[in-house]
Amino acid sequence: MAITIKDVAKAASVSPATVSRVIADNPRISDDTKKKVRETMKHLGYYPNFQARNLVIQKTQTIGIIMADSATLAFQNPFFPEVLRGISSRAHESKFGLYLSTGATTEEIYEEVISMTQGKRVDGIILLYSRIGDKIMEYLYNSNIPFSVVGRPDVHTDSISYVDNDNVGNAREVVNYLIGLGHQGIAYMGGGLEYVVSLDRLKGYQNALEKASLSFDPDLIVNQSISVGLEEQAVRRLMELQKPPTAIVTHDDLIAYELISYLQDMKIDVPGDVSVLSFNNHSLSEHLKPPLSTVDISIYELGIHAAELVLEKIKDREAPVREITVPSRLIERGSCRSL
Amino acid sequence: MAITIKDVAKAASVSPATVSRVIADNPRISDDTKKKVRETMKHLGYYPNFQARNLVIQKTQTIGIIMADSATLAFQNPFFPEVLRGISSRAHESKFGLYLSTGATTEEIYEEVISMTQGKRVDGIILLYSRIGDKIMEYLYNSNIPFSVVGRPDVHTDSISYVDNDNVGNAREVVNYLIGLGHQGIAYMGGGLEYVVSLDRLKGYQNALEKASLSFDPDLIVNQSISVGLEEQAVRRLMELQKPPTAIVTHDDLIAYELISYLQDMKIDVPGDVSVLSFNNHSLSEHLKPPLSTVDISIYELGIHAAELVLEKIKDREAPVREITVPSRLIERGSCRSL
DNA sequence: CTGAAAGCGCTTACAG
DNA sequence: CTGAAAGCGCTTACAG
Repeated sequence: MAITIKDVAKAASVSPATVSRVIADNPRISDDTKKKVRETMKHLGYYPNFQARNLVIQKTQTIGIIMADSATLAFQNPFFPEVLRGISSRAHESKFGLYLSTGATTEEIYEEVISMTQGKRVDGIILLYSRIGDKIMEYLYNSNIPFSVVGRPDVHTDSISYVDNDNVGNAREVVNYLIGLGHQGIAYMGGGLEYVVSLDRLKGYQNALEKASLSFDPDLIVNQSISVGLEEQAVRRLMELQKPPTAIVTHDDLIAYELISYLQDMKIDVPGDVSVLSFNNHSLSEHLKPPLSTVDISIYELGIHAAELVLEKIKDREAPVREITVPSRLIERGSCRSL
Repeated sequence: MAITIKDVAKAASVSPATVSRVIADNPRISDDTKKKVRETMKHLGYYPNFQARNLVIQKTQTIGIIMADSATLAFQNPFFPEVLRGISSRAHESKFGLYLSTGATTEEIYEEVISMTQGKRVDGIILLYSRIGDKIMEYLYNSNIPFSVVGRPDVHTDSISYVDNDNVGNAREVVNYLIGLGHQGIAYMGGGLEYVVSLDRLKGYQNALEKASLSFDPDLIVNQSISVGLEEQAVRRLMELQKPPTAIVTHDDLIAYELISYLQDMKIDVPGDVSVLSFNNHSLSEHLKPPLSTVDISIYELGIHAAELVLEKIKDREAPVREITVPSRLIERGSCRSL
C-alpha cells in the first residue's frame, strides 16, 4: 500500500489533520511543524491521493474535452491537436488535468459526458465544436455544469461562454478579397451544415455577394461533412458547370490541397485557371506548390481561451458568461490570382 | 447535492449495500430487488460517484497518456492524433478513460507522471515515445506501475511491454529500394538521435549500405530534432556537397514536403534530380505533387496495441511482458525515380 | 497552533 | 438474499 497521511502523521508525531493542513499550507500551522512534516513527507515519499482529496472537496481539478467524434473530424483535422495544445497550456497553468472523451458515436459520447459530469470525474467541460441541435450542449446547458464551447452555440447563445472567430466576417472578407481580384463565380466548399461555423461562413459568403450585387448560385455551394475527404465527384461536377467558378473557397488547407490535386488531374491550373483560398493556415501551406492563401484563425488561442472560460466558471459558478472573439488574418500567398 | 446511493436506498427501501450490489450486478441479489432498485435509480437520475468508488476499489479506470512535450513534437506531428485515435478506440472498449499530460517541459512532465501515478489518478501509463536515458521511463520501470511504450525502450528492453515497427528493417528496406533504383548517394534526414526510432532507422540505413558495399558518408546524415521544422540551411549544405545525394530519406511526410519545397527553391527537381522517400503516409501524400513514396507504419495500430498492452498489465500485474511489432508497408509513389 | 471526530460516497467482508 | 459496520484517504468545522 502507498504512503498515506496517517503514516506521515505517525512518523512526524502529529495528527493527520495537521499533515493535511501542511499540505494545504494552512497559515495557522507553525513554521516549525510545517518544516518537520514536509521533511517526513519527502523522506517517506508521500504523495496525496487525489481520489480521497477530490471526494471530500468535491472537486477534481480536471477538465473534460469533448470532440465531435473520435472516428472522424477530431483526429484527421489538424485543428484538433492545435486547439488541444492551447487548452493544455492554459490548463497546466492552473494545475488542471485533461480528460478526453473516447466515444466513437454521438450517442456514446453523450453517455460519456453524462457519466463524467454526474460521476464527478471532471469539474467542467470544453466542447470542441458547435453543432445544430446538439444534445450534449443542451444537456450541459440544463445541468448547471461549468462548460465552454469552441464555436458559437446556435441556441442559448447569450447564456453560454464560448470562443470563436468572426466567421461571418472572415468569410465576407475572403469573398471580398476574391471579388477585388476580379472573380465573379466563387464557389464555396464548406464543412457540413450541421456545424455553426459552416453556416456562419456561408452567411458571410452570401453577404459579400449581395453587397457586390453578384447573384447567389446554389450550384456553387458544396457542403460535404467536415470529417470526410473531399469527394472527387463534387469537384468534377463543379468544374463541369455551364459557368464553372474561377475561384473556390474551402474550409481547411488539407481539403484545399486535395481539391487542388483533383483540379490538376483535370488539367485545371491553380491559380492559372482557378484561384483557391482556404482556412486554418496549416504549417505546410507556405511550403507547398502553390503556396496557399489561407485564413489563420489562431487555433491555439481558441484553445487557450476555451480553457480560460471554463476555468472561470469552475472557480465561480456565478462568473458572468463571456464570449471571446479571436482575431483571424487572411494570409495572401500564391493560390489566388487577379483576373 | 447530487443523488447518492443512500438516496436510492431510502427510496427503494433497501440498504446502501444492496444498491451497491445492484450496480455491480451481484448475482446474489434477487431479480426482483434488482429491478426495483434499477427503477428507482433511473427515476432519481442516479449516477455513481467515481471518486468514491475509485477510492475504495483502488482503481481509476483511466490511462495516462504521456507525450514527449506538448510544446513541440507531440502536437505538430500528425503522429499524435492518429496514435491517440487508436488508443482511444481500444480504451473505450474496456470503458477506460484517457488522462493527458499537459506539461511543457520534460521536468514538468516528470512531476506530472509521478503525481498522477502516486496520487492514483490513473491505473497505468502509455508512453508515446522512447527516448535515450529517459527519466520517466526509468521511474515507471522502477515503481511497479503498469505501463506500455510506443517505441522500443533502449534499456530494460526485455522487461517492458512495448509496441513498435521494425524500424531497422524498415529503413533497410527503404534504402535497399533506393539502391535498387540505382541510387548510391543516399542522404538520411532523421529525427533527433535521442529517440530510439531515429537510431534504429539509422542502423538500418547503415546496414543496407554495408550490404551493398556502399561507403557510409557522415555528411549525408542530418539529424534534426523530430520536433522542429526542417532547417533550410541543412538542406542547402547537403545539396552543396561535392557529391550531393541523389536520394533523400526523411522521417515524416510533412518534413519531406518541406524539404521538397526547399529543393524546388534551389531549382532542384523531385524526383528528376533528387528522389525523396519518407515515413508515416500522411493522408495528403497521395494527393500532393509529387505524390510521396512513403512507409505506412500503421500508426493507428500502434495506438491500439499500446492500449492493449497497458490494459493487460492493469488487469493482471503478473501478465507477461509483451512486445508487439506492427507491420509497415512501403508505398511506392512518384517521388522516387530510377537512375 | 493542534487534535479528535465526523463525513465525502462508495464497497465488501462478516453475519444472519 | 440482505443489512450493519468498517474502511478507502483525505478535509474541515469544532474545541481547546
